[in-house]
Amino acid sequence: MIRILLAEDQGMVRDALATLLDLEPDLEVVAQVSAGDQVVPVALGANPDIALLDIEMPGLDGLAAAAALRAALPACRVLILTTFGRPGYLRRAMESGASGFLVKDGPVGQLADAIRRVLRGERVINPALAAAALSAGPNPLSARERDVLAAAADGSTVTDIARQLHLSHGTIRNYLSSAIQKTGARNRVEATRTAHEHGWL
Amino acid sequence: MIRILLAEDQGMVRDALATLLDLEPDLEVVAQVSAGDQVVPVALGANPDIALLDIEMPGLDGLAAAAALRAALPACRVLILTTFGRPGYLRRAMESGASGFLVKDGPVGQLADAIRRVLRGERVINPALAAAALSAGPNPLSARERDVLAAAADGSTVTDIARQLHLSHGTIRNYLSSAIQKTGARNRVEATRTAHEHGWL
DNA sequence: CATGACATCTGACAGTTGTCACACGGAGTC
DNA sequence: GACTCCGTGTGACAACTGTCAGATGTCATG
Repeated sequence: MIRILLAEDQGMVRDALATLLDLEPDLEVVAQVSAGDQVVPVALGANPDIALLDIEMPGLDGLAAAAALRAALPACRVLILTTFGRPGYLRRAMESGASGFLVKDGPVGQLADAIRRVLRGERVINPALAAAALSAGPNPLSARERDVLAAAADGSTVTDIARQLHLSHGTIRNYLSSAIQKTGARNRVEATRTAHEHGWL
Repeated sequence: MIRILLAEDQGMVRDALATLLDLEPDLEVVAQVSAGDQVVPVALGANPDIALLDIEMPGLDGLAAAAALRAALPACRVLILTTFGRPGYLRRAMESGASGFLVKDGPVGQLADAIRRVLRGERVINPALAAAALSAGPNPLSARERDVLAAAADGSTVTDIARQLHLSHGTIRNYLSSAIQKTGARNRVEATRTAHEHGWL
């Protein structure tokens, strides 16, 4: 019996996936959580063989939760399940120690299949996505540029961001400027968009 | 037998919901689509009793698809199914002739229940959401302000938007300015955010 | 130890954005 | 008919933004 922890914030989707996985004779959903920061505490109690983690979750995102889970429970495999097949997501997932990366696109059977393959020790990755992630190259943004761009995403002004990160006004403008150029954008809004699309944030 | 059309862009979610609904003895998913603009053509062939429409879909969004479906097939009820319980969405859903509005939050049983109730002629709406929609008041943005704000959302400059909408530079700035003030924001990015959060776009 | 990448800062310049006052015509309302 | 709201436009001003050249310091790598 494969013991599964399922982390997904949309209740109806979580419920539906759990029900269908439970219908499989060799699979058993032993825990369900709706936020990233519940993953580790619940996993410590339920001791699953594999954790299915959505990336877009409140609290901690699925990638950060994956890293925390690998540290806390190394025996538990991680399968990332996401709406968006962004190359940067895949890269970060692998760096966080995930064993598989599945886009919520195909049929449900694909999911059960991926779980079994991961438990046999295989790595499950969409080949097209892997190629895209490799050909896209690494994240061009420096750590600070990411911070600043992320802080700018909600419409904050330069002065807001400067206060928030304890940096000078001019420094923020410089980071934004270089982030804009590295993303090939014309302004911070476009830069934020393309960075998100590539999974660089 | 209740005949259902299911429109949802995430393949795995669509597949899971369809499978679970088909397990109910009185429900039957007769058609599945993954984009808003397929709803009407497929419905004309499948002749469903009710259409379950996700809002966030490529092509035509679920709300626009609902209006089109009501016009093309008045006998078919519409149940809107969405991730986001935004007051403006609910308002627009009702204006588009939907019979119900369900947030993808509760268990799957809620969905089957809602379908049966809609088919009995009831209107299914989350009471808390309905209260929020009523107390929030109507959309404060004029049609043109919405157009301009939507065009600005992707990082377009004033000049871009002016070309795109065939308006003068100054007019765009005026609309943006009033949209910013009506939303209580400090710039177009914040304005876009709050407008989205309220479902005004 | 020289080189380069990164983090941090300043000051200056040009361009964009947000605001305001004002104008005109059309549609709807009291 | 006066009033108001909407759509459209202009011109001006202040604030914000994006770019550039330069400066300093740290750290890793060859």
